[in-house]
Amino acid sequence: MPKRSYVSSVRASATAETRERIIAAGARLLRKDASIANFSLDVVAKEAGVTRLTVYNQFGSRRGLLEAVFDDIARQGGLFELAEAMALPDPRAALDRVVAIFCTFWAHDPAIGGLNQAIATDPEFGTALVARNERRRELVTGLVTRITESRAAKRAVQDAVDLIFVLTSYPTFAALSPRRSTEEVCRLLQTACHAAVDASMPDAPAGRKKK
Amino acid sequence: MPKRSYVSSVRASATAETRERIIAAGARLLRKDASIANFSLDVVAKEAGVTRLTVYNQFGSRRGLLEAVFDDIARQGGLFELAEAMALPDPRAALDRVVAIFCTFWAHDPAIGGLNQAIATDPEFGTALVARNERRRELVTGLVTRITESRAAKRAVQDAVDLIFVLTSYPTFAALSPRRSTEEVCRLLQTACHAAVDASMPDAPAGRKKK
DNA sequence: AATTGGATATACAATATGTATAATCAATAC
DNA sequence: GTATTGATTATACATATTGTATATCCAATT
Repeated sequence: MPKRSYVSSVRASATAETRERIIAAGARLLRKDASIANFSLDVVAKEAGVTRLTVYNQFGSRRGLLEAVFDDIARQGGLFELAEAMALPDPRAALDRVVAIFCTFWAHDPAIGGLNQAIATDPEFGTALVARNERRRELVTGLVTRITESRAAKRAVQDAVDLIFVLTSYPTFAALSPRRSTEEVCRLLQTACHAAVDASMPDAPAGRKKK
Repeated sequence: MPKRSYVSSVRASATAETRERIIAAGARLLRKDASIANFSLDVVAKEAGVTRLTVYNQFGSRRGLLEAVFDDIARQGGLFELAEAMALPDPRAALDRVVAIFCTFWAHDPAIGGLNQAIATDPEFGTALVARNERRRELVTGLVTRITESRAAKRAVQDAVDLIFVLTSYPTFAALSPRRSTEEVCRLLQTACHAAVDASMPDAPAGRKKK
């Protein structure tokens, strides 16, 4: 416990800048070969122009750095638009919008691919990502419930929700992404999500025409 | 170069048994927590009752062991049934059959989950798995082509193929698997694949009723 | 001028993959 | 029976990585 302590000013901004430089270096490294294989704190530190010890000083551990990188990427990914999408009166239009938002999100920074792989080496980081994905599932559950109202069985709703959850996941986007623009992937997934919803309703499954 | 060499008999079967014991130990370890995180050659060797050096003797490297484990699991996974499924005269029935075969395959050994994660730490092992997955894509391409004949645009066929490829992948199965029996996942995916095919055909998209 | 706090330098521990060399020991050949 | 072969083991070493500990440097602040 220090006798006299002092705060902010030049000191705080300097450390904040260091922190951002490390996060940027980590993201750059993940973007480089889209793999977590060569992601070591040593390389990240050199890339950021600091010592490995500084990385531990700022993030505590490898996992801490990965989470910081993810949060930084997520903050710029446009997910804040989800709120207004969910506020749309037409739940089907809202679903289309949500699909589009996530397509944009997965596409906006290639480093996301490397982060998704990190689940393998660090199970606890994996659970952190799973928790964030569960929010998406809640959104989808709400929308499907609104679309089907009470015309579908619980089990059918669950099926539709899980299918749409899979269709809007990163692995699915990554599988469809090569050889397609983000917009093309988006349209493809929107159509597939419509089919998933229609399949859960016993009546009039051919209700919607494209465009 | 040995002056006099000799082959087989007790020697060959003994080494073969050692090899199988190591593979079984590796699979058991992957099955244990369904993660590649704690998969080290040291632990595998102890589990198999041999030295770590023996593992290197038999498989050359960590990757070699992983590939051997995968091949061993694949050999018992029922994929040989794909041949007769593809020989079915009705391509839609064949597609249903292929979906069912892969559902059974992904479900038959939990160690597959750990192996899929290994892509992250070892990119070259990843390319080996990708190559094996591409065979599945070829099967699907053939079936969708037969189903749509020439009534669908190339692009629409490509969309259906890629969607079905995703729907029959391990990540999709793993996402739907908790809280569902293998048969339930299978039916769900078959329905989704039907929708993907129907969406690629401009005419009469409501041709099939379930059962 | 003294102190604070972030960054650095240096060292150490633990775990992992991979390589090298000699030794063990049962199975086989002469 | 004796020598040889080949898989396995024992031991050692090199390298990379995560994580911890301690003392030091230096600019910013009191």
